[in-house]
Amino acid sequence: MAVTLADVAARARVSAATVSRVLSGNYPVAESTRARVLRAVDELEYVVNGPASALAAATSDLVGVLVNDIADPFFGIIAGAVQSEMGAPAAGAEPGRGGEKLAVICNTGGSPERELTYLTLLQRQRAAAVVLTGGAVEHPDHMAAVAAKASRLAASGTRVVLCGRPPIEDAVTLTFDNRGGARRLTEHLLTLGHRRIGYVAGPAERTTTRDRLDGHRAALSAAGLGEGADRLTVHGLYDRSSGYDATLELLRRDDSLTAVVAANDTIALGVCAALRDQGLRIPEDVSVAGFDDLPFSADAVPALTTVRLPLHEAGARAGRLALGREPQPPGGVAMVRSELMARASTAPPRTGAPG
Amino acid sequence: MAVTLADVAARARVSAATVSRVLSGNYPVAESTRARVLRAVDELEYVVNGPASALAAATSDLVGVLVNDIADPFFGIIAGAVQSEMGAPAAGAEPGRGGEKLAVICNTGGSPERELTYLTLLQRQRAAAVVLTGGAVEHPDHMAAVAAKASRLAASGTRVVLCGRPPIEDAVTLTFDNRGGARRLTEHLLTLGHRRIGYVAGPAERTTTRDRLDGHRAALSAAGLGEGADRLTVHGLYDRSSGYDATLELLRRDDSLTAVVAANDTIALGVCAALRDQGLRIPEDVSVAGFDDLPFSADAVPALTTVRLPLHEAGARAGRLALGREPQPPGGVAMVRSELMARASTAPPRTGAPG
DNA sequence: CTGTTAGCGCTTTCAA
DNA sequence: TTGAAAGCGCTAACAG
Repeated sequence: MAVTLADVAARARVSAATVSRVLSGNYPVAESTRARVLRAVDELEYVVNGPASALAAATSDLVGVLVNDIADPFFGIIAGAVQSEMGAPAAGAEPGRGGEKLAVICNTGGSPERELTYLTLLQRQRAAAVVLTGGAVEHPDHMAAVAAKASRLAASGTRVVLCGRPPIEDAVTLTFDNRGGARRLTEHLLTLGHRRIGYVAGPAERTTTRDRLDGHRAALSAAGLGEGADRLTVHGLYDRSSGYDATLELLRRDDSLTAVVAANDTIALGVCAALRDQGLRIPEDVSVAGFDDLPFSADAVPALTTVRLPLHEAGARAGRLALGREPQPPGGVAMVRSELMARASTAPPRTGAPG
Repeated sequence: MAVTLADVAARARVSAATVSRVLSGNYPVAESTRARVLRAVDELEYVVNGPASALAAATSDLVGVLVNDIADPFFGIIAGAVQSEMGAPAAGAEPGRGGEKLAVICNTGGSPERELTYLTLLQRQRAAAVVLTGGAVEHPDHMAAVAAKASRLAASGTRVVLCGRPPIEDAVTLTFDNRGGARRLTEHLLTLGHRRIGYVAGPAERTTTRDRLDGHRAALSAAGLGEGADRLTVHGLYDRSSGYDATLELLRRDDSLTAVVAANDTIALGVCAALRDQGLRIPEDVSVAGFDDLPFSADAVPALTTVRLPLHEAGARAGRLALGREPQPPGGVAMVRSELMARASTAPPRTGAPG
């Protein structure tokens, strides 16, 4: 069928072992032999058989990247960054063989089952590393299952990296400063003078959702506004239409609120749309804020106040960690800082606002 | 090291072959034996060795999806749809083994070299299928190289599916109606009364860019406005800042234009931002239109007139084609229709507009 | 229905 | 510096 190592060996008049050594380049081979082999590889258009190679060497060049929703730029940016670290094997790479890793993005759709399924699939492939991105689902059973899988992966030599979720054993973790960012964001609103602030949260069982909500509540409590914050919190998905619906619900619960904080920028877009459809101006009537600072946020009208997370940097670092090209942070955990981006969608509330 | 088939066989007191048969489920096995094997698998937490299995069976469960830019929702949506077809192996899947394919998304960043590198990587893995999405680069050398790779992949049993680019031999193709959509879009503007229409195109060497521009030009020519269209066309990348810069350039070339058509929605966002920064209102002073109808487009302010491409459906179909679960279209090529979405960002030009 | 027997194509000691 | 040989873990005839 396909061209094999043996074919190349025969043509180059050397043993298969020699061809293997030339191709993997980790063993001295005479220059002349080397050239002969390389020519044979070229002429035969030989391409290594990955499975065979992985079997014999007991390692593979696959790196798995799990994301909750690949259609969401939040994950697209992180995943792209991880992949960009896998070495676009610049010039001079051996034909048919390079040190490249194949970063494969796996879309769990936020489903715990699929997350586990993909982990098993990657374990089956003896992946070199696995990067889990985004918030984790907090069901005890699921957390235990993921932790167990991670341990087994780590035990069999697969590096496990977490990016944007709480640490677990046997994994290097990059956490996001969701709590701190959310707190600073709400403090910004409080400083502007807002007192009735609605909050559109993500799915209740996600760590990202909880952390951001915690930060928001902490700011409120510190300002003595902890009471009844529940009433002005609505949960939904991390998408635009959830933001839209939640806003309508918030307005129903309290039509005198002067600001709405969304758990992410995509939700914030829906919030803005709903507010506008209700005839409310942003930020004159109601201020709006998001989280993540996705590319479109700066372009929204008005430009969206949000919290910037350096997603690309974080993803790239996760990629390097996955390849073992960067030393592990102390304790195996590092936090990615967030930064408040105050823009036009937030302003002081109407003076003399009711309530 | 890890648990192997032989370990399971020993524990279940059967031969390795039997275990293999139970796990792959494609061969009759006595129910009692089956149960015993499954229990052993469970107790040992056995997970198939993918490479070994792929080597022996000469097939793999990898499906590669190549995208130009995974941070762009256009590709995120398509890739997610492809992946969704790969069978989230519902309930009842064998532990440690399922019929699932692992759809892996590979981000080329639009680079021809990386595209080829990924194809080689996937060939090396003996991927079951490869899906190439989005516009292709039109350099003759590169096109030949991709065609050659595709033939080789097809020859070795890898199904090749194209989604959103022109057909090549040995591949099933889903083309997008870029030309027709673009033409209808510009006709819409002409019907509204616009005569001076700027066009912000994508990178010159991409098929998507060319097709959309062709459609635009065709509409112009049919209206007798073919002359000098070049002067009102600016090329850039498929991103927001290119749209911004290009708009400034267009305004410099002709500050009396009454409409700007962007090659995609993301560019259109930049166009809107630039126009606004120049103190121009949309659509009162200048109409704006995009292409793709990404989720955010309906939410833009004003809502963006654009051309809808059923990206999710197209990706899902590409996925089914890749799995051989859907019959090939006649001739191996099918066109995905596009639909004009006329919204608030386009309106008749100011009456008595200069020029 | 189940076991035996060969490999799949590559890597890697161990010798030479 | 190169070759020979022994598997890596699994699947797929082929018997029985």
